[in-house]
Amino acid sequence: MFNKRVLIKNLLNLEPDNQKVSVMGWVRTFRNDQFIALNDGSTNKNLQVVLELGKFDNELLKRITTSAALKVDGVVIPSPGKGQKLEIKATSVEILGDSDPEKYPLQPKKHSLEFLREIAHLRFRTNTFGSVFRVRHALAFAIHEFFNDRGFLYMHTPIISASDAEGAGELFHVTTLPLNNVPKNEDGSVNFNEDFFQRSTNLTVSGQLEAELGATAFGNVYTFGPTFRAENSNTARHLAEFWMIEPEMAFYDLEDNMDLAEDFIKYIIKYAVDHNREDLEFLTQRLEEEEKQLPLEKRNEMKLLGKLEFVLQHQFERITYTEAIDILTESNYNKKKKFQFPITGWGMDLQSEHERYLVEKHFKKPVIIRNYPKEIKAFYMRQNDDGKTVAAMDILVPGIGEIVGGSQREERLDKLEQRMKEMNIPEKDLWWYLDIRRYGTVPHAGFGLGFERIVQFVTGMGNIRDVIAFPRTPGNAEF
RNA sequence: UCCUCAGUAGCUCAGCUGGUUAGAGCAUCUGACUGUUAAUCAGAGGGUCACUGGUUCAAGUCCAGUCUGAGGAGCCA
Repeated sequence: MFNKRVLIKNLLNLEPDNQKVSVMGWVRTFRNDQFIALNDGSTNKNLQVVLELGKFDNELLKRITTSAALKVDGVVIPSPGKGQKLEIKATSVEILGDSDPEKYPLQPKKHSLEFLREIAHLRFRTNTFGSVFRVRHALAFAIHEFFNDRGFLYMHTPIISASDAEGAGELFHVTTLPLNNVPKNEDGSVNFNEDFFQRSTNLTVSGQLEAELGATAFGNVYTFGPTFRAENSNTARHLAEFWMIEPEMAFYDLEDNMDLAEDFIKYIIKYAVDHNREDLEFLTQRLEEEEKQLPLEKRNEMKLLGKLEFVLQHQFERITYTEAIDILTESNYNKKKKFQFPITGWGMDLQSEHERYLVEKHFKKPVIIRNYPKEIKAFYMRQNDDGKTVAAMDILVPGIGEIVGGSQREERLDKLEQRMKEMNIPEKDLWWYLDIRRYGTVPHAGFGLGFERIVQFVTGMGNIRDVIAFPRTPGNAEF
């Protein structure tokens, strides 16, 4: 077998005892024609491979360049040097793939994240992105583990959808119609009868409505898949293609929903803290270095790992929308007119500066806001008895803002139909959604969590484009 | 989409009120050294100053437009 290699992560934990091993990886640095720092992506730590002087010919040594791929056979011995417990004394070195040093763009030094974004195909080979993507993987794994342990069914909702029922944003159209000669109806509109699906279709903006269908048969389901929004958003928190987790639970009210969401967030953070300590320590240090460039008042009071531990140890603050408005109205910030958008009172939508104030200045921890005015929320959210609010909840976290949006869903057919009429949502497109309310309707609830945002929160990366492998943003679909 | 700032070597940046041949560190190459840890030391090569147009005797520097990126805002997850 070709691949009998030992992972460097595992190898570094061995007690050195002249074990014969075979390792493969990419060269990070090569010093003094003797010392190769070899990395295989299993950890940020490099394996030191030592080549005895004079034992390897010059032509080979010249090909050991940064990022060349190597197969090394050797024995594990204690390292006489200071930086590491053990090293490999090489008996043979095989170049699997050369790397032209004149052209290879990465150096053993700090690169800007903007530059690395332009070479996203190579940035995994840096410590920062190595850590980020190992943490991303751990979080994804923990998500499935959390739901599986609780008896949730992983449901695959369609990527191509005919409904924009949620009105969650601008759509990417899916069509096979010839773009240079689109068939038209007599009134000038596009004739979708000639299109592949014989109707207008788009990439999904959410799997929620379909997940609700699953929940009313399986009880508890969740989705975890890609989602698409064609909004022209140019921010550090938005992507045109992102991954979303959407659990949907039958026999759940808003309270149950909030409990689950809080447990869920804590579970996956704890998983990463327990399983990716080394990566998180590296990212904590990285963030600290980066923040040294900032003025004092802009730095985070807590270091990354400290912040994660803090979130695990404390209950999320739970307040109603009405209480949030009161707190904002009474705040010194408001009295000194420091908000760019003034607090105009009950019924207003919260701006991100208001959410930040609540989370970062007032409570200084994650906050769940519930019972929003129905006018500023989606049609499917359950109307409360006061006639003014709906059973919605948003979870806000420091530094990111909204990370979860959820609600108890309206299970009463008459109330749902009435709300759809008020908001001009055509019933004929959603007959299947309404059917669920006709045949054994039950109280149910769910939420959506933007995966990249939780990865940002856990890794401390400031820009969402640095926590997804190949970001899709307006004007950018490279790779 | 709006506001603000930026774009100079492969990377990170300096370049003053416009003025001779545009600089540094790192990277790369050559040599020395050989238990190094982003090794060290010596030397060398490397530039359409984002692009287009304008002002001027003279533009990296000033003006206009375009493109790209960043920060903030809106929309949201």
